[in-house]
Amino acid sequence: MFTVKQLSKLAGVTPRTLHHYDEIGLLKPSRVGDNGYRYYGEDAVLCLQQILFYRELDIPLNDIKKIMGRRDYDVMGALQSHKESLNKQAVRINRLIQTVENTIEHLKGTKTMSDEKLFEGFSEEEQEKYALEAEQRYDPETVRESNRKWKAYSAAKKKAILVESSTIYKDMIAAMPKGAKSAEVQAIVERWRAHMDYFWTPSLEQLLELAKGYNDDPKFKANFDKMHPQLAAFMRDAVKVYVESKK
Amino acid sequence: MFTVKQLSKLAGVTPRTLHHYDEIGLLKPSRVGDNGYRYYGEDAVLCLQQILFYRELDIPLNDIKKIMGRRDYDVMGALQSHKESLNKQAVRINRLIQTVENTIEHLKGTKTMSDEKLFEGFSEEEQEKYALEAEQRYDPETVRESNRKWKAYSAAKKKAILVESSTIYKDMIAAMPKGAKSAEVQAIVERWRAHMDYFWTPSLEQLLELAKGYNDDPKFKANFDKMHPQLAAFMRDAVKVYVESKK
DNA sequence: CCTTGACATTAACGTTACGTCAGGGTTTAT
DNA sequence: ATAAACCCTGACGTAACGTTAATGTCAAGG
Repeated sequence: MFTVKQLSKLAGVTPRTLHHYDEIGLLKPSRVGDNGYRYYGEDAVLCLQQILFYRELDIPLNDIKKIMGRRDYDVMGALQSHKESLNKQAVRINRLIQTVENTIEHLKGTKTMSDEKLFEGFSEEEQEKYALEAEQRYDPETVRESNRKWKAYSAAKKKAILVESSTIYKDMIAAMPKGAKSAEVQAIVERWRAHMDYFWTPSLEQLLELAKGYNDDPKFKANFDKMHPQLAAFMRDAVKVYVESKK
Repeated sequence: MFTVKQLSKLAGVTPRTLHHYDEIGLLKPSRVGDNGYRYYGEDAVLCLQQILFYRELDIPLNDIKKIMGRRDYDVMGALQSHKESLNKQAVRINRLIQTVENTIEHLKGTKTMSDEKLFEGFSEEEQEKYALEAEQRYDPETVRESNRKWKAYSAAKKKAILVESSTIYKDMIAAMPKGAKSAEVQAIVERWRAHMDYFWTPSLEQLLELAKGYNDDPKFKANFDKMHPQLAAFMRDAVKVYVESKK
């Protein structure tokens, strides 16, 4: 039997947390003394550990109560939908990061890449040529669709998109030392994936194909090499890790 | 001049939000009529738009007030540090998604470990390294003895032993919902104890030490985590119950 | 002029998961 | 016996509004 303090140390929470869990009926003490003291037994310890596990997943206490309360509760379903919400959050946060970065870039203002440099590797004509080649390398319809989408953007929007992509690659280069499997790099891959939405929405397989293409297509490769000689290869590896972790 | 409703529609917020911003001094109406009505002018509209921009980045209203309050405030710095925090969140969420997915997989039970995966964490060389570390963690003579015994087995026998252990752990995972004190789990602990005989015959105290080691030794912990994120912790608890029931 | 409906106001509680006192008993050790 | 250390039960504070509730104001039509 443990007192609040003892159990709290054991589990790494504060006594207040235990009080709270008692209050909301999430974890009742095994026994309550005549003096009103709470006493917790082995089973309570295990139960608490379960609770803390779910809590770490950002599952609200109310849901945890449901999950652990009835034994016929659909735990799988709860986890599935929770995963959905986590995914949405991930996508959202990645967008936010992009926006913040764009804003920072914008504030820097003076130090912005000149338009020429930015468009250097992506002039309209070159874009056309790329497109033709890409049609043979990838699915023609997809490429055409992607091109249509790109052309529909305003000049300002185009620039913003290019700035965004350059930011992503810059961050990727900075994160390369962490390794392709690192959480940082994987987070950047997420951003990259979200960024692709400006052109089209690739499946996981296509995402990998695309990253491979960065290495195999000499034109693309050249543009990546300008930024960092290992970037293209690193991207391919990082995306591979990403894709495998998702399926 | 706009009234609350007009401005709220214009900006896509509720009147309550404007009330709130007035309350906390984030956005005061340009003028207040004798009837107490709030009236907002052009400048207020622009200001609100700025506020909503920052708000979308998940920046707390209090910080927004600071950012917009003094014109000498370090906006860049604020954005930079905010980006850091967003990055941390992104990393964290990705970890959570991983954990949830692992948990779902294990609940499905579909995760039939292939032989490779089974041996993955227990190749001959790695075994050696574990042994060295274990010697410092546990009793050296015991570890050496256990190693001798292991090496004496034929390859087929080794594989059979590993399969058996994986069966035990799989059963254990399946029985986790029953609780560490349940008869099912305690029966599995018995099987686990018997299984240990292939290596050595631990005393009750040593059995407990071993189970604890599964949690404290990062190498071991990693292998258990592969099977189920809570398995190591659960084993420790279950063995504790077992040992206490025996003495 | 009066009614009606749309709009305005302030006040105050609800939400989440506890942190942080405050005031007052209990246990343990000296 | 007395102090340290621990226990308890309130109860307010947090962030950013949502949501009634009770009530006052304005413009338009009968």
